[in-house]
Amino acid sequence: MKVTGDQALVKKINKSIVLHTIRKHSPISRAKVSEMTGLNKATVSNLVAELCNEQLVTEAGPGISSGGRKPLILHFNSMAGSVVGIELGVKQITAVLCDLGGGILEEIHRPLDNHQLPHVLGEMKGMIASLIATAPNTPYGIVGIGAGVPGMVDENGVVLFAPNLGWEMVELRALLEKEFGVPVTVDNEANAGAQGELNFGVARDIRHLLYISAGAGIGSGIIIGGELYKGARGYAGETGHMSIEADGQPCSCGNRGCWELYASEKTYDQPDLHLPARTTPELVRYAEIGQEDALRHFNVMGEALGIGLTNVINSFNPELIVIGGTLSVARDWLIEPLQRVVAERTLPYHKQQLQIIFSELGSRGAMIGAAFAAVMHFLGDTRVTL
Amino acid sequence: MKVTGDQALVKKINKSIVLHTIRKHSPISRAKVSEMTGLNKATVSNLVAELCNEQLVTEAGPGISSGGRKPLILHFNSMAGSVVGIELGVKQITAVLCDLGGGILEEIHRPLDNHQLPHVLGEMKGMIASLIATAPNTPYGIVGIGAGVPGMVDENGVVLFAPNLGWEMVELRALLEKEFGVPVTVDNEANAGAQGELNFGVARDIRHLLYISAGAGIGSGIIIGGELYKGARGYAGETGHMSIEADGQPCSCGNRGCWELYASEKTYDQPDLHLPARTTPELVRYAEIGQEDALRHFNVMGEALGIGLTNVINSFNPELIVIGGTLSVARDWLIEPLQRVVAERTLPYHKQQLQIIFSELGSRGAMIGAAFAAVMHFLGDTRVTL
DNA sequence: CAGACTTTGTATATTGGTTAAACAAAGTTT
DNA sequence: AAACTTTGTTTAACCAATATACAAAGTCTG
Repeated sequence: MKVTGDQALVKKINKSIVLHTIRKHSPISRAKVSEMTGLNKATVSNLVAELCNEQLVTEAGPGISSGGRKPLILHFNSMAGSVVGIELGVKQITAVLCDLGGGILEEIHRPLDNHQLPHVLGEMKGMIASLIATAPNTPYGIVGIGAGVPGMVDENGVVLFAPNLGWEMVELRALLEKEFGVPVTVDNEANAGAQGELNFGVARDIRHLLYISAGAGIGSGIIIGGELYKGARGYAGETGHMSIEADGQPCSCGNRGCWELYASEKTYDQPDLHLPARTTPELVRYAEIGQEDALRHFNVMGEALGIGLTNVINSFNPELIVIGGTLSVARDWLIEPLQRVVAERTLPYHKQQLQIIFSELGSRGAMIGAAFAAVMHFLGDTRVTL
Repeated sequence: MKVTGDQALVKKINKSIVLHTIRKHSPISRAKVSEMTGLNKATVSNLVAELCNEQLVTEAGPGISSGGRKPLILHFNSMAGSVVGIELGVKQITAVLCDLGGGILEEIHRPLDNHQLPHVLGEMKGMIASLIATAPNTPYGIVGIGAGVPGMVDENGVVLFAPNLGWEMVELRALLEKEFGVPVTVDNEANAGAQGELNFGVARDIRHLLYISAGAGIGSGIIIGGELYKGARGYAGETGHMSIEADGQPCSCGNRGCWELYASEKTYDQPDLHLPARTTPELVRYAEIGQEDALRHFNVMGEALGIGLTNVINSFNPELIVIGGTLSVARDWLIEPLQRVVAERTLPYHKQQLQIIFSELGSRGAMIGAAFAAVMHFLGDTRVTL
């Protein structure tokens, strides 16, 4: 949105800068904040006073002197409120209660076998309610709910299309906001995962990140300039339906030879394929004991992942690629063929700085990212571009 | 860059808003600017006075009353200075002298057959110098030079890699700035084309645009949120080297089955292919008289373009795709197979709003976009995001 | 056609946030 | 013990936007 400048805006910008500086670097002194941001000491003092009043920042006594007066240590008050993050998967729902710093207070799982909207919604509401019930007593209470879903989501939190759930046009945000009366953010599961990795995972402070969520399908979350990119109608990143074989197998999406037919858990569905099991965790166990079919299949999938990744690298040119999702537990068997194919196929200049790593948050990244989106919505963020 | 807020920033923001509002909507009155921007009338008056002093805005007498005092009409002063835009192609160099409004004052072409750096640089310098010599007498004179090149460019204006020219690590910006003593912006030709279409072509005011430059290869310029997106090191958009055939022909880039092997002028190089000619303009002439080999080949290329486009649509989800470059003159024979394939293959939700059109600026888009980049560099742009 | 109303643009006093500079507080170094 | 450092606050000044009043120049209406 285009905004004009006035003093209120200036204050908003600076307050946002101070708050997020403290959030990212606490414990920190006012002097240090002033130095880092370039803001005058007096300005920082005033804004910190307001933030303390609002209980978003707390003062925690004197720190260690570095040759002069002792600094007064400031902390971001993670306990000013809490949020719920919930990830709707195809086979399960997972949810967390987080503080404002992304710290997990409570985590619950529930298997899911029925994808009917009323049932799923009932489960979600039940889980959220039980997490809210366990929430600690905080100044702001529950300040928001963030959800990650395996499908396309528009800017109003409507799930446009979730093929793996059989959903279309589900107004998830409205439904949850009505139920709980707090702001709800709904996002694609891969987008949420990207946010999770960016803020709490292996991708901290990366400017251009590509997060690949490989599981029942393949989705991707795109971070550009430190911010989540969503396409024209809010659902970019359906890279799983990028064709890597122009005349390949037909896909349910209408295209042919889609990446996720070769590099996701959908490969397990091929009936003529020799496999000792049809789920990733089981196949991992077989691979661990050296079962040949499992090893061979992971090798094939790793190569297929690499082929699709190359395409994304050549058009997106990210600094870092993080691979998450349920398939990421097979890291040890996928990474070698994957990196080999990428190294063979990418443009020489891309190889120099690109890193490909697997997620540490695993499948929890999306849930944490969803929670974080809710936190950021609460805290706000105002910035200037030149 | 992260910037703190103070009154100077406020003024900069508002002045930028006023200037660009006048630039885009002139002729316009102060009152109208105030209404459009939300800025106070007095604020607008003050800032306009400064812009008039700086000769960036001119007052052009009274306009037509709408029931009260006549407005004083303001114009953006396109003639406050001029810029040179130059596009380095594989077979030719084209350059323009533009005013600050993107109006073409002078345009020159020169064929190119020798890609040796000293020769190319000499040609470019000669063309720029001759355009500068014809520049009208303006308050600011030549305020910048913008160049579009067929290769990867980093943020310092270094041409990292231009396979079709055989260039590597050419410090084009530094070389030109040293010669002419004005700011130089260097950009990938597809990025420049995207800027051209966004500001002066068929894509005005589109937020998420994908510009495909199809010619000797395929490049793409990506506009996200109204701004040019460049990857981690400034050279995203090499979509031509996206594989659409995992085990296809090997490409000079190291990958296999690259899109541009099937959908660019590179297809003409296949020796076993029956074609009446090996350049796009000639083939177009054959197609016009119904020559079958030409028609068939354009059909095949159109389909191949559609296959690659589908991939980009599924991962980028743009609002609009503009196809430019030298291949765009074959529009009439490419568009049907292209749109057919895209319609067959894209996800249902993508079809709803996506438009695919061919450029009107044709191959001049890149040159105009390069000139525009130089203009924007001169005028500056400060904005706030919430 | 005269008075009322509209629209455009400017002048004036007020507001409010940042800032530099002085200052106070609390430490370390020599 | 005196000098220096570092941290944080107080004070006065500054300056851009703003609301308000006002001036200028038109149209509309009975």
